[in-house]
Amino acid sequence: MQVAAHLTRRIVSGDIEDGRAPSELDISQEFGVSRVVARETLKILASLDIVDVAQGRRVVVRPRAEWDYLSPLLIEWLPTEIVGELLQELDQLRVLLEPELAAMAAASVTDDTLDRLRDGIDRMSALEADPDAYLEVDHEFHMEICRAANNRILDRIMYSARWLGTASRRITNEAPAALRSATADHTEIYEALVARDPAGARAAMRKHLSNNSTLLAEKAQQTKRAARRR
Amino acid sequence: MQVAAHLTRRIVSGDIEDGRAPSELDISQEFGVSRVVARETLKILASLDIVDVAQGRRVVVRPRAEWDYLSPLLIEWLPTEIVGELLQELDQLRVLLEPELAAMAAASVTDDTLDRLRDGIDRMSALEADPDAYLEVDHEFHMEICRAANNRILDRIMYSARWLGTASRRITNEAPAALRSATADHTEIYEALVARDPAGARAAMRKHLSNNSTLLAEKAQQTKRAARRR
DNA sequence: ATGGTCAACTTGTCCGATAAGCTGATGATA
DNA sequence: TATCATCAGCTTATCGGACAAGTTGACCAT
Repeated sequence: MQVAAHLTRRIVSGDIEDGRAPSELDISQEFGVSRVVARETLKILASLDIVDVAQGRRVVVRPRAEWDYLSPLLIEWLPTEIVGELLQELDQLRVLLEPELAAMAAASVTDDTLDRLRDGIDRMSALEADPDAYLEVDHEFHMEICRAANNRILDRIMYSARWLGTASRRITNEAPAALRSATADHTEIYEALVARDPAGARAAMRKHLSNNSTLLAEKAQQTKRAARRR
Repeated sequence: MQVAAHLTRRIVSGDIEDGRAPSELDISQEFGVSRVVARETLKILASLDIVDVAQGRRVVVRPRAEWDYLSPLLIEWLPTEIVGELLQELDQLRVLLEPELAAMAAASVTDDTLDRLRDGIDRMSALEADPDAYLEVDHEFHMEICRAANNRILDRIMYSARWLGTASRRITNEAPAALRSATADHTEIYEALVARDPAGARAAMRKHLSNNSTLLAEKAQQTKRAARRR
């Protein structure tokens, strides 16, 4: 894993000229590991669609548009700057998806789900001092709503959203004021779901996500400024 | 890869009781391969979030909601029945995403992109007899539009959409009549883009995708009926 | 100029051995 | 009897050396 992380960072930084990735032997020499470890590293990178490997041929780096950016592993290896960008890009998709999903959920929620959502809101309002734990419950809340779609691909997207969030928040801490407004948003979504009001749920979710988007954009600006100062 | 495919199919079929995946030794004995190959297999499954592996502990199967359903590898290993379901689930998301993306593209397309789209339409109308090649160009067309969003996560989703399509179409062939109507849809989208008309592009894309959705649903019903007869 | 042959490089697989982490059972102590 | 420390056994992590098999490019004969 460590070798894979270093190697990925080297590839991302553009250190390796077009396509030609290091061979098994190169890796084992550069990192001082056996060929077995080098091979397993390449197997990992291959299954994340980062490289292409075939017998006899040299390993080649694959086009980045096809990399598995939703993989927690890859997310962990990417520099924080790119993680921030990915978080914004994911957010762009969530703005398009989640309002509709909330509307769908409003039509089909069970009392069981509503209980869990209520419970989540209670825990969040108690955790406003602890951004780490808050974010965890926050994601649970959104995932609970998305579960209504019964969509495995969406599940996967939301799962990696959590990892993108934690990876990004490892650096820039959340502002506590933002959390309080998020709790208000969540309550509004919850109440629309209780009322089985699709249009209301859609509107509430849209508002919540656009709030979140502006926060992300501000944060990105801050980190960009910080990078410029550096 | 072969071992990983077999092992995944065994896990999917529910052969393995809750969580307890086979160990390296189990795999090497069951498939008649060395422990090295068993290890590399597990490394692959781990990087697709199918299993969890840690030193000393047994390998455990991870919750399916977190599997990397967008990975071409995993898609290839899944039974066709599940691939069909995933294709529908992905389509559900595309219906929500692509109309908005088409609208965004209408506001920002370059003449260069428009040329490529035009070229794609021409090639598609010439390829209506060859569903394989048609599907390829079809995906290129959609990807070209999605590229306007400049969104890596979306790129990844569209990339794996292609693989889901080919994996599904390996079994059930496309109806030629459907292709002709798709070409008409594509032309309509293209013309809205040429006119830089976001609302028109959104509407055209929505129409196209809902056509596609009903086709997919019919196909799923057919395969379900076929399975029942079997 | 063309085409076939072969050597060098690269990935695929195997075996045997050792290190290191975890789990559960076993036995000593209070 | 209850609690806790210890340890054996299982499991994963890594190493080295060896051979098989595919690809590439250079070299040579036609």
